[in-house]
Amino acid sequence: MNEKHELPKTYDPHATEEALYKFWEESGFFHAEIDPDKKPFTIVIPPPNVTGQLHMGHAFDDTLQDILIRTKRMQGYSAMWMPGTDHAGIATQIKVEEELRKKGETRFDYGREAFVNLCWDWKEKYGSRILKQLRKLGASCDWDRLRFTMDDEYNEAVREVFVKLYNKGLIYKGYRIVNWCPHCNTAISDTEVEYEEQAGHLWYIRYPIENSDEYVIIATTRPETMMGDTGIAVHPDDERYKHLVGKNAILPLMNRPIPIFADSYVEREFGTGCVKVTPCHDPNDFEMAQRHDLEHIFVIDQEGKITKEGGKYCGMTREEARKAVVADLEEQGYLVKIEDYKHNVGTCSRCHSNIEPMASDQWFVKMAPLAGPAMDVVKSGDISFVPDRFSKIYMNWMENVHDWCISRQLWWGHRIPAYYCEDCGHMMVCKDAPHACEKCGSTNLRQESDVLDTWFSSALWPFASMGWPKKTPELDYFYPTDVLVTGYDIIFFWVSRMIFSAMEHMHEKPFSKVFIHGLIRDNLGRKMSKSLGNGVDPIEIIDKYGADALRFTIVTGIGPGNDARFYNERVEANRNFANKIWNASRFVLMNLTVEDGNLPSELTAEDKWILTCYNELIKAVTENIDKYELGIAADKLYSFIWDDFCDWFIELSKIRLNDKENAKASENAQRVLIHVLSGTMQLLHPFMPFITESVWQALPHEGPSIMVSKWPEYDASHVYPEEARAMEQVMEVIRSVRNRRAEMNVPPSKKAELIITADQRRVFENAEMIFKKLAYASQVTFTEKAPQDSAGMVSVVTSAARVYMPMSDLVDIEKELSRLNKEKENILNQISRTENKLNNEGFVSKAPEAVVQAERQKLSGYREHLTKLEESISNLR
RNA sequence: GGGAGCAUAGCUCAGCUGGGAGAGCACUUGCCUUACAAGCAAGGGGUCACAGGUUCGAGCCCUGUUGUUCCCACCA
Repeated sequence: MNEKHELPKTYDPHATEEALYKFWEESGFFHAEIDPDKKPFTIVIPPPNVTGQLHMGHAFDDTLQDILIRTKRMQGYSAMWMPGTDHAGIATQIKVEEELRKKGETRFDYGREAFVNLCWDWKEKYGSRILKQLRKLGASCDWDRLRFTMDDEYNEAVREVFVKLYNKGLIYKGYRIVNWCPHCNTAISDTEVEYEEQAGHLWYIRYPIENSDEYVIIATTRPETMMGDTGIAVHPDDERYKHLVGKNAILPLMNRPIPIFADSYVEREFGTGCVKVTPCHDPNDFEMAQRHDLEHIFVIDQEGKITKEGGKYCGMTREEARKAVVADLEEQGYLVKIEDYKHNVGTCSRCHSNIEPMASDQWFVKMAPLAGPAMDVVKSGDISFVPDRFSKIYMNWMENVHDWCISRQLWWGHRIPAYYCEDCGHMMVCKDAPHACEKCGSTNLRQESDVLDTWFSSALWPFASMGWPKKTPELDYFYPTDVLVTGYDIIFFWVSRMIFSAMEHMHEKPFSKVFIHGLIRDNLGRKMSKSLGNGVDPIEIIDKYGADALRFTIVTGIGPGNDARFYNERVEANRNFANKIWNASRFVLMNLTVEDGNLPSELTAEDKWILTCYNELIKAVTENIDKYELGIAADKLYSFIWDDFCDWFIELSKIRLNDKENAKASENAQRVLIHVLSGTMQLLHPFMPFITESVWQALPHEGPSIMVSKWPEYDASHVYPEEARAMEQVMEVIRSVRNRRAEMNVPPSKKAELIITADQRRVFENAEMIFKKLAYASQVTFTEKAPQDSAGMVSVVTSAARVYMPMSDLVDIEKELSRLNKEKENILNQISRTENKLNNEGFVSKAPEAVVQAERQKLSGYREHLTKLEESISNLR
């Protein structure tokens, strides 16, 4: 601590951040114990993909969580932030498969078991990368409790839930149209489909009527599916086609008869009012096929290629087949016309291939019975969203929710615990693999090959991560969790599923608050994405500016739930803020002779002023954080530290610190400096954990670390409204003097005498030294009345005082007069505005007393100001 | 087709339960005033999209309009 006087002039985050984190972690400060004497406060992290890297979205999300958890920890809660990673089925499997592809191999070269082992290897190799990155950010996770969604215990929870839901009839296996991704080669759920508008065509195709010269024309966007057509639908009331219902049409190219039937699903106005029906490759057609018992013909396979049912087109991709079919239709005279047509096409949220709707056997969660309780718990306010508008979005989705397709044709993930008897075909669903078929006794069993949707397991995260289905002390103490923090894009994927899962299995909400934030975009407002290459790597930002600067940037200047653009300039500004703090503390340390920051009994006007501001800050910041207004809290800290503490209080304190005659005064000033700076560092700590710890450690302190220090409390005994107001008046005079000098381009080095006339003379007399230091006064004189010869003086008028500066060489009386008159005009305007208000009976009778009172005070202030101005003007003449 | 958000200084955005608009960057002027030039001091710049309404009082609440972004939705 002896070398503190040689602290570098600029703050260098790299010199400290890593060591501080290590110190925290090794000291066990991140770990939350089950402590009956404390109240728990719990957050579970949205588990990042195990093979992922930290991106801005994580940095945003996790910074918010860390701010909340650090605050609560300091407020005396047993604050537990559960960390973990998600196995991320498709994402991880794709990465491992990509590795194999580089070697010219596929997962089939390895077989299921060996491939899954490769995934585990991958997880071991890269799984800790993102956790290290979280540490760089300063995340105070309880690492002792790290979980993974494919831990043994977690797997058990997943199987438990599956079997339970199956036995209740809430999970079923069914033959349905699902969203099939031909690239990822698996079914995906509705939430994983992203619709995008694509420019396509409407092809009008002539379908001849069997044994007739008649024909119908259908319009389709997907001619390549027509080989799978097994019917034509018209509206039952459509007079144009009524006579054709019951007859057959001949499917062009395939020369196969298909029935024409009536179904009210058909919109008469669209296209020709005739719809070709392809049951296997369109959800609506599938429904109609059910109703009318149509044949199912698969013409597109799992990789998006035409099957042998597609005749000569067999083996072509969807795109190739479309061209070929259209060409043939045209050649054979079936193509009537082509129209340009824009429509929404579903794409895979992971790989952005066009989704192929496909009928297949899949597993589903029946949603209707689960949605009810999940809506009730939000409707009742038991769970609330911040900001509130997201609860509408949630409710809207939940009201219209469809059954959830949970089976995935992957190898990496939780394998569905269903077992088929190879001999009798019987299916058993049970937590542990059965030895024999319960029906025929055969031991020739085969487990379902599909795995579960990743979100099926992460839906259990709040309780499965705490050991459920076992009754653990953790569940007992930390569950339900307090707040879930995530982006609005994850509400459907995860938040909604956690809510209904918890209601079903725990009979209790998973969390009380859902704190929703927006997305971080690039500086042009675009979403950060790999394909655009516009992503900003938070680790690079941390390396360049420090984690504190990044965190502060992320949390300020962002409206609740709104997206935000990321600018390096903003990080730079906050890096400068860190530097400001660094230098302020350097200043305090340079002058340090006392050993503690206990407030002295003797306080000066400026002490009382800063203590008043400081206590109001404590109150405001605490309340803002409580209400999740983190950006507002951060703004207040910023302006208190920079504007109040640095620009004013430190400058003011120099008077006493430099007073060689009065050691006591210097010590008192130091104590106030330490007290306020140290407490401010505590308030700022959740936002900027590293630099606040550095500063706090360097100052006199008690306890091992700021992060486990006690959160400052509002101290009414150190709030001095009167004295604070008096100080503001002094400051107003100083600002006005500086203003006048600046207008006249007087450099600070040129001192001038100040002659001050004020009603509250004592306030200003006490501030003599302050005027000398901050208003560049060579000498300060107090008078009852304006000086006789003030004509050649520069005058400055505030509501509380008149100040004269004898700087006759600089004064142009005419200019001075016109300036004062302009000021007078301003004041007169203010006065009449305020008077009007106060003369308005409605205002006086209906506005709150405090507001009226404030207005009255304003008016008397203006009037005093006016009197002084008028005196100055008459003195000039 | 349904729903939501946004429109405030040159740029990017704050503005909590209605009580005469703020920040960062940019700009102008003057300062190396021994904590900090990543700084200090002073300053310029806004019909808070538009039109109504409620209210003593509206950037904030209500209605409508325009522009814009996003989400949801099975018209081939």
